[in-house]
Parts: sequence; structure tokens; C-alpha cells
Amino acid sequence: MSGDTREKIIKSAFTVLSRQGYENTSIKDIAEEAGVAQGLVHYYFKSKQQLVIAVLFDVCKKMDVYTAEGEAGATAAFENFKVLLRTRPDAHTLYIQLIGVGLHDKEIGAGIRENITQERGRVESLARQILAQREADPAPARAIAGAVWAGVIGIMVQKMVDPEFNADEAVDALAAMSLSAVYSTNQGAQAPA
Amino acid sequence: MSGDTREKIIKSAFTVLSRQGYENTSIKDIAEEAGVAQGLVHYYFKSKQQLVIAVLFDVCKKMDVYTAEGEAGATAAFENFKVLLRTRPDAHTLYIQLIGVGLHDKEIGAGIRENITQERGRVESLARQILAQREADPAPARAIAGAVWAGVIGIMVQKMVDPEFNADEAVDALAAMSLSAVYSTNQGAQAPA
DNA sequence: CGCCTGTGATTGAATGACCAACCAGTTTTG
DNA sequence: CAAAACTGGTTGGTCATTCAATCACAGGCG
Repeated sequence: MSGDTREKIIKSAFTVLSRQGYENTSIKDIAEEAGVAQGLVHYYFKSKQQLVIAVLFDVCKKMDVYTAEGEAGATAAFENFKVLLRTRPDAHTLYIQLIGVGLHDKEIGAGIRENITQERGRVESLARQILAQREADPAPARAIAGAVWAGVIGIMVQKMVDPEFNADEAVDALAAMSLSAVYSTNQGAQAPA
Repeated sequence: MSGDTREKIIKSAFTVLSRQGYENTSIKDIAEEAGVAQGLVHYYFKSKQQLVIAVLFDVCKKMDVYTAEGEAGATAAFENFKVLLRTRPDAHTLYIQLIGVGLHDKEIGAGIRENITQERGRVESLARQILAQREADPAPARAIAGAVWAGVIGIMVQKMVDPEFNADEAVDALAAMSLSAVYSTNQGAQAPA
């Protein structure tokens, strides 16, 4: 029954963390939510950070968005993202919070950095496919991925900070900007100083 | 000498908060950095949150980016942003962190929400000017502003999380996407459900 | 079959540290 | 001399982590 308990602690940690926030969540809270003794949490996780990282990986699974390849895949991903924004605010809330915490916590920061790099990589390969479909120069794929993934993070942030924010239209605008423009003239791309 | 001390506490709070992070910063740390007694901090600020909000407003001043109007203003703003990313990582680090904290702290959340709404408003009015210059439909200005400001936040996040991230090319891509495309075909903008 | 024993799971209390907020009192200033 | 600025110790609480002690349950052995 070992793996079971471990899993239960992770789930409970997710529940409590996304409800109360990182700095208002104690190991005791998590143990109570899971219905186990406080000490057991440290039996499975060396430290609070280790537990939070396990939760982070769990959260990332909940936010996968890629279901197809090429231009259709991109369109689908944007649509999936719109759905996630409506259905998983708890996961997004926690994710944004851990970004902040990770800026000053080495372990959590490494987890976040890995995740962001990986996600941007997926966007980049999607961008590369689209540019190939259109027989365009694939060079700007990396930069586009940086901007598009930035848009995704930023829309997430705005939606979580302000529920009134019209995320759907922002996602549509981001999709249109990234899909229709594709950099007709090759402006930009010079690095000053 | 009152306003002077108050200012000094805010500056010191900024220094310590951006260095150590919100949950690793105590009033005592801030008082020490400012060279005043612990109690004085609470003399000027009712609570830790009130102090942090004062710091937040101070930080926002450091990140103003708008120097001109219309299309030239937008280009300039993107360039200014690139410079800020290089010169004020401390302010950005703190800002991102407070976004996370604000998700579960009413007072700080209200400050962040106000700031984001206001910034997006400025982007929107810039977008509206550009669409007018091009004699295009001004309707999508709000959605574009949401996506562009999202890009700004997201690039900030990626740069702070990972110093290796090429922010310049991402900003250039975002600028190109938002300035050159401007939504030729009117796809998107339908709200499902 | 009943007993024993070793191991991993689990408990809850103890530890040592820290913190925000408060306040009684002192110094400075106008 | 009063009000404002300032001090630093106290309070009541919380926290992550540790640990000695139990529990459940396995298989081995008589």
C-alpha cells in the first residue's frame, strides 16, 4: 500500500497548495488533508521542496495540450488551451505560484526551468513544421516559440489574476498573430549592443 | 525626516525582497537592511502586506516603457522593454513573485490586478492608434492588447526563470507578430460555449 | 498450526528556530 | 512641552524536521 499512500499525499498536497498558496501551506495541513500523520509526509519526501516538486510534475501532466502535428496541431493546441483555462484553474494557479517560488528556491526553480524549456521546445517543433508546410525559412522558429509560449504563460497569468479577463479572445488573437503573420517581412532579429 | 525614512524602508524592502524572495524575507531582515529598529517598520506600515504593496507600486515605476504614441510608440516600447530585461532583473524577479503571492493574498492581489489591467489598457490604446493609422477595424484592439501584454509577461517570466533564454529575439518576434500581421483575415474572435 | 521475528509503514510528540505584530518606554523635533 | 519618530524586547503562535515508539504483516521455524 506504499505507492498508494505516496500518491494520496501528492494529491492532497496539490489540493491544499492550490487552495491556500505555497506560503500558507504547512506540512501539517497536507497531512490532515491526506488523513495521515505529519511524520509520514517526511517519511516519503525528504523535504517540503521535494514534495512540491513531485506535485509540480503531477500538475504538468494535467496541462498537456498537444494532440496533433503541424498547422492543425497548433490550432488544436490553442483550442485545448482555451478549454484548460476554463477547467483547470487550480492547476494554473499553483503553476504560476511555483514559478514565483522557484525564483528563489534552487530545487523548485530547476523543476520549473526544465518544464518551461521543454514546453517551449514543443512549440518550436510545431512552429518548424508549420514553416516547412508553407515552405518558409525555418530560422525564426525558435524566436516565434519564445514569443508564443510567452503569450501562453501571460494569458494564464492574466486569467488567474483577474477572472474577468477575456482569455478566449486573447488566445484567438495570439493564434491569429502567430499563424497568419508568420513574419512576412524579415524585420526584427537584430540584436543591439 | 519622516518621508525620508519611509522611503528608505521601501527601498530596503525592495532590495531584500528581490534578493531573498517573499517567503524568505522577514520584517527583521528589512529593518536591518534599512538600519532601523524592527518596530519602526510597523510604525510606517500596518502590515507586511501593506509594505509589500508600497514596494510593488515603487517597482512599477521602474518598469514604465511608453515614451511615444502610435506605431513609433509601440516600436519604442518594445525596444525599451528589451533594455529593461537586461537592466532591471531585480524588479522583474520581484514582480513575478508578487504575482504568485497575490493569487492568495487579497491585498497584494488587488494591487497586482490593478497594475495588470492598467498596463493592458495602455497597450490597448496604442493598438487602437495603430489600427487607426492603418485605417483598419479597431474592434480587435482589446484582444490584441491581451495577447501582446501576455507576451510581455511571459517573456519576463522565461527570462527570469532561465537567464539563457534569448529574450531579445522573442521580443522581436512578438513585435513583428503584433505589428506586421494585424489580423489580416478576421479569423478567431468567436466565443464558444 | 501457533509462535517468533524482522521490516517497512505509520504515529504523534518533541525540538529548535523563526516570525508578525504589539507595546511600553525613550529620544528627537518643532 | 507635546507630538512625532524611534527603539528593542515580548508575546503568542507557527513551522519543518526529527525521532523513539507502535503497528501490520510477511515468512521461517518448531
